[in-house]
Amino acid sequence: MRIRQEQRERVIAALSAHLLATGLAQTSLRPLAAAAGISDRMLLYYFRDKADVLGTVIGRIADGFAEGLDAALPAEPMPPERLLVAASLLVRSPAMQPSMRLWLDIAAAAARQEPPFPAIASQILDQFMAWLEARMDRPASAERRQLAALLLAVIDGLALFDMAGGTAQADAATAALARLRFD
Amino acid sequence: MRIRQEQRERVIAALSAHLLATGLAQTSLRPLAAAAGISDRMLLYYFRDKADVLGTVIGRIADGFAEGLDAALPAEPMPPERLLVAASLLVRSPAMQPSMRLWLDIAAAAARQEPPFPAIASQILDQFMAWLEARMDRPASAERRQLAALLLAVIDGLALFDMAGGTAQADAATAALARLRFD
DNA sequence: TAGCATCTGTAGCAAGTGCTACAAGGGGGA
DNA sequence: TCCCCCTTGTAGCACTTGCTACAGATGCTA
Repeated sequence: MRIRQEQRERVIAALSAHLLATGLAQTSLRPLAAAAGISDRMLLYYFRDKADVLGTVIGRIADGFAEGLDAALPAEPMPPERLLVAASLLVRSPAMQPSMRLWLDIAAAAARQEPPFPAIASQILDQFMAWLEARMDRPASAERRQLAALLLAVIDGLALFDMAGGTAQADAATAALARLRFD
Repeated sequence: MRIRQEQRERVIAALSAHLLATGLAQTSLRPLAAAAGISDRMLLYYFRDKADVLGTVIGRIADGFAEGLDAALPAEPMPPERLLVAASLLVRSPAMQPSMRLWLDIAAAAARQEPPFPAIASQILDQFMAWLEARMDRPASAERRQLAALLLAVIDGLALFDMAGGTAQADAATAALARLRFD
């Protein structure tokens, strides 16, 4: 039983890196197993089925993503205008590209109700919202939640541009952020 | 030669409806052919290959989408704040949900460089940008382009929320739009 | 050392994938 | 009437998909 758990952990780590690098496109069992350095037979020994593999690995990635966000920007309250600029810069940075691309894939999979993605998607949305709210110089309130949601919409829109080949649009939108005010 | 063209048109119409209803998830040839009421053999008689099928059909959908947008909101110049509210309302309306869901799928497919989606995605982005710019009470300029890009980012972010199960976030963000100013 | 549970490789299944070879129907022109 | 070519169905190929049966290896316990 111990070997099994250790191998499982190793596989999760290897597959996290692999999914971040390649996205959710080619996730058949055999390539996944190859990326983890084992046979597909063993992959289904460590995990119940394919959904279990993806759910576990992506859940782990989401946790790491949240930690990465926390570490990247100090949890100091700031006005929403500044927070939006800082978050956009962060999210569009090359280091974050793989995560955001995976997030887009997950959102698309959630949209088509494909288990286990709807649950994962709303978990990620909640984490992101909490991260934004914790950095806004407003008291906890419906108003703050609404502002956080709007900021997140902008951020996700920018990410979508970058992913879908609209780098020019993403740059343009980023430039327009300077003109933005909340009152 | 005439029958072939007529059938091709009929198939395009049928598949447009089918893709809008079901998204890009299950697009193997046999289900597509069944949705069009023909055999997979004939589908590949009317079209060169699978990419040709999807490219043609989605191109047609994109044209219809652009026309739908034009018809839904008169081309009158208005301040960006008002345009954003109007466009969000429009894009989140039930009638537009299938189109926006398909757009998310296309963006995700473009992100993984899967032909023919990158080309289609940037075509749709351009159409959307032009639609926004034409309705903004600013002279054609870099500033107007940047504002349009920002508006589009918000709109796409809202759509992503709705698709990914974040209806609550989408509602919250929509509420926050009232607080938004550009200067 | 024997017995047993845990682990892992080989091989394969049934279903589905994109695509194609082949031949037969059918309608128009000579 | 014959021929030709556009159109269509049948059948199938080679491959990938998720998953499993089976048997053998391995190591821990008694």
